Amino acid sequence: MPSKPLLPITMDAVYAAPGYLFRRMQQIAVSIFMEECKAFDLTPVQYAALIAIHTHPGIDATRLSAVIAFDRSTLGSVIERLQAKDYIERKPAPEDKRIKLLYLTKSGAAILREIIPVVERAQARMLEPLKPADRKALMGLLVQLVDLNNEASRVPLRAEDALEHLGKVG
Amino acid sequence: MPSKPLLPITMDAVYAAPGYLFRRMQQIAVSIFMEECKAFDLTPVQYAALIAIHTHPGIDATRLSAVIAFDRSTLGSVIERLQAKDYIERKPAPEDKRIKLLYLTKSGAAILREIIPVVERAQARMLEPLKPADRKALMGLLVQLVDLNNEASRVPLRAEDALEHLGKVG
DNA sequence: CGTTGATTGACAGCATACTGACAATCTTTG
DNA sequence: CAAAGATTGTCAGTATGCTGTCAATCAACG
Repeated sequence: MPSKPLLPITMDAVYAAPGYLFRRMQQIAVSIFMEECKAFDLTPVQYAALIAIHTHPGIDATRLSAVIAFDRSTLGSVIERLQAKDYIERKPAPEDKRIKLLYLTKSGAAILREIIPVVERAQARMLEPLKPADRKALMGLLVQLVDLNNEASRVPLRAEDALEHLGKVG
Repeated sequence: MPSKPLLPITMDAVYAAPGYLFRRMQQIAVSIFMEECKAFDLTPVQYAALIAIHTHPGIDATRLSAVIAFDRSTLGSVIERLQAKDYIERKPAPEDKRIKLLYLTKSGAAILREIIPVVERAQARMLEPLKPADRKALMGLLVQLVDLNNEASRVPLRAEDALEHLGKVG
């Protein structure tokens, strides 16, 4: 007969825990992204930052962090790397000496044009093992959950902030 | 009239992309875990490692990495930190001088006993915004997707490996 | 038995993530 | 206008996560 366990926990409980599954899925997603994009020397985070700078030219680092919900400290080094690769450039803001405005370079726009279809393929691959209806269901639930948990994260998404550099709209 | 966009991409496309949602959800999950467990000085990864060492006493680092699907290199420092906190101890394997066997200390078992219910609460909080039926649906789909994508990750889960230190069963 | 190949733990290096702190700068207020 | 408060970018410190390499050791094979 099996002895009474000292602690009421099994690995199966870990494998079924939301936190564990989210971590695992994130690792898988990054792995697939990097594999598809290995010709490009761009990480998922750098890709998201490039897109956001493209759709919001002249945005500053703090607002960028709110728009893609990435940590402000981390974003500093991400920006540095993108600048080192000549995909973006930073210009001082004339009316505020603290701020540096971010712009896509020609090189950055070119790499984006090339990589976008590749990323689409990577995104599709992540969900490929599921039936189409299940893919939709999963994405729907995830969008809901991420949105409803927005304030629980250290860096909540603030998509509206993206427009502030074009003139106050609040 | 709006001009034709240079690149066919919007932030909304990013916000709806699987990879972005998985990253976001992972960040939220870690944030909730750390908030609930702030009295304990244990990270999600360290928690998972402790559980695995508890359920597989005498496991070695390489097998541990397969059992929780964490990177072998990263796990080295995780183990070091757990050892520094006196939650685990390492003993050389008599029959293989390369291997160091991992065991929970009394201290480690005690902290686990205390933190398990707190972690359960954290896990529940992650899904709380969803209706109960939706929570089940999401977890079901995620379990499927993670399992079907197992080989796509750099460190696939190999739960069976956990038993090898007790004698070959393959 | 000796060479080859595989395994283990360790390390270096890069890239997120987060915490907390800081100087420079801007805004608000008295 | 001057003082107080908020914002911006940056940095130090800690903790994953991955790639690649390495020496020590073990296993397999001739």
